[in-house]
Amino acid sequence: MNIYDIAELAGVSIATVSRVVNDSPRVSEKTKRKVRSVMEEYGYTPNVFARGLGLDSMKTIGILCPDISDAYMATAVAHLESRLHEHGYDCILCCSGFEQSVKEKYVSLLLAKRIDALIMVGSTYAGSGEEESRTRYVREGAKQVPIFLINGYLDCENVYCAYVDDYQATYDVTVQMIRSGRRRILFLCDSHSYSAAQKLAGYESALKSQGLPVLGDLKLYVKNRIHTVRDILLERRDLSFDSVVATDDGLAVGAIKYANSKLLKIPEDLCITGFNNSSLSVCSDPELSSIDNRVEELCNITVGNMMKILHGEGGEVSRNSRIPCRLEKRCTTDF
Amino acid sequence: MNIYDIAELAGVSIATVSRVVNDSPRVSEKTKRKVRSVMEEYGYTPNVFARGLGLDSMKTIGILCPDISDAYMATAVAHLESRLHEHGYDCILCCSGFEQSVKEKYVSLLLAKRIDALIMVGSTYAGSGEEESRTRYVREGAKQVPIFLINGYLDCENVYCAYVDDYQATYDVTVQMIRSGRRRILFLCDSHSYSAAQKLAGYESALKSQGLPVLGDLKLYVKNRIHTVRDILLERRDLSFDSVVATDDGLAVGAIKYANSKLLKIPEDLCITGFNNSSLSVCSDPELSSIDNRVEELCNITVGNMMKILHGEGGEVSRNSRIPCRLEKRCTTDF
DNA sequence: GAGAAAAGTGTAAGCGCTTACTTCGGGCGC
DNA sequence: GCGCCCGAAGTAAGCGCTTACACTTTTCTC
Repeated sequence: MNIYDIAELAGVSIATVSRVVNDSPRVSEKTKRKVRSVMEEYGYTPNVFARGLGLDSMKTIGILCPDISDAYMATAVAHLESRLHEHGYDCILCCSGFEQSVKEKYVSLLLAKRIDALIMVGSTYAGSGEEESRTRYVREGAKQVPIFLINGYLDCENVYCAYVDDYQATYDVTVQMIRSGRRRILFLCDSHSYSAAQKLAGYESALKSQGLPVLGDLKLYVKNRIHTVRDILLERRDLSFDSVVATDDGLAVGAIKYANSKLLKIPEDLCITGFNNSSLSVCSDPELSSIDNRVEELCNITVGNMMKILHGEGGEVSRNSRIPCRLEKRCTTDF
Repeated sequence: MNIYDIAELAGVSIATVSRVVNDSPRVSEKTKRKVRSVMEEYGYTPNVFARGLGLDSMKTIGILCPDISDAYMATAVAHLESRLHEHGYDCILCCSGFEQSVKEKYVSLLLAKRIDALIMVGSTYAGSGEEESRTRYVREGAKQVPIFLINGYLDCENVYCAYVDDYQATYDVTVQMIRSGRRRILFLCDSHSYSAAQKLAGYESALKSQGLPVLGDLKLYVKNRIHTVRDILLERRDLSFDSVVATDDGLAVGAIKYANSKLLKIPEDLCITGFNNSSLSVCSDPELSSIDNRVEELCNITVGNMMKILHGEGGEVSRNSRIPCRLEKRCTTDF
């Protein structure tokens, strides 16, 4: 069933059918009704390939995300998908894992699909020149379609970033911990991403601003698995700390498990904050105070910017949207 | 940059370029090398639309999933995506929510995109005739492309189901609870899906098989939010129970929260099982014993079947794959 | 070394749609 | 009543690719 069949059945030309499909004003209402009823009757849907061939747009957005089973990214994808559908766009999802080469492969694959834009969730890049080669594929891709980073940063033409102010949030939380009397604050982290670096910088500035030393052994990098974190903390008898600033909820829950198994009181003996305010944070016991990462807002900003750009409407679009975020207080903090 | 440009630059015909792109054995290695180097040099990627037009397949699978931010579905989508990519297929993801009409809309949207097959994650249907009208869109869709249900069931030509034996798993767990001395087992559930019905049936059969009465007030349907579950249980003073069989981990964690806030000992005073063995189950305290839903296997079965069908290879494909599953024991059970 | 088979390459006809350009026909002014 | 104009519909030329079929080399075979 193609446009020729419909044209024949409706007694018009294929051009007219095409115009009806695209709701062109150049067709009379009467003809539209006639054609539409035939389309309805025979359940005709235009072939997207043929259409894309002509229009060179498939109203499809590529989403690249390292790990969709991660709660934070899943939430982001869910929001993005829903917003984009509202604007008539579909999503092709690719889960790349964290490996550079795989990401590169997927990006070129998505570009080959003639996507209208690309969103990269949680792909974090350092802004510095050292990362030049690792970000080349993004810069290259941006020559073909606009690229949007969610919680990532890259200074490049046609790359638009929306991210949360990790630095400030971590700074604030650390300062509050110090003011409430903590002196040995463990920085618990699982990666060396740009975002992680920002959090570390916030942590260190806070220590300095309050006249506390920055100690190397209070920065701990571990794999983000609850039991792994717990076990490592239990093993590291040498480590002494009265509070934990974690860069992710999973890490923080690991710290809670550690405290629970050592029968430490939370927050009295150990004060803990997480990051992302994910479902884990209400699941643990005690419930975790966690910095909210405002995924929904980031997604809204991203889709808003994207629509402006794709449809050429509206004025300036900022390449760089940083939004503040702060601690959602629950039971693992006393400030 | 299209196939004509490449043909010209390589000094061959477009047919040859096309054959090189498709790695046809009918082109000599020498020519292939030549053409490939040109393609490489100019960064040529074939236009998928044009390709799809000719082949009538875009090597794309539609995935319909009610809620990607649900841990179980996210894991499923992650697996599916990775398996399908291995076979050279991409995924278009649609998050439909749980509403019938939205699902229907998305299915026709996906079909219009000329997907090669459709996977519906966690779309659960009763097999009985009463559901006739609610499943019509699936039956209709199946006339166009094969449809695969993951943890769903529908007896229909061209619809392939892979699901876990909810009935048996719930039966087994309930029997074990009874054998370990529990008498008042609360069935905690959040929906009336097919899967939920199976779990209920397992629970009831187990009670009967052990000579226990099936009591209406021990079946509780609540919204799947941890705090909501906790609060409802706290309010229902009239309810007396010594154990909980929950149809989802979130519900079970709610029950744990309830027990903790009433200072009940787990599992001595209250024995609890969850379903899905999600990340929540290792996060709670005590950690939750949960029935593993074997997402990964279900995804493998589904993709395996799909490839057989799409490529017409291999013999019979069962329309109905039910796999057993069982309790992953942690700290909320004593058997 | 001629003839046939095999291998490599080219030609051209679609695939289903969009759209610039063309045609048609009826209403209007004079 | 004639010519003009304008809205409505049609014609046909792509869009970039695949592939059946045709054609030209090469490689055997005897």
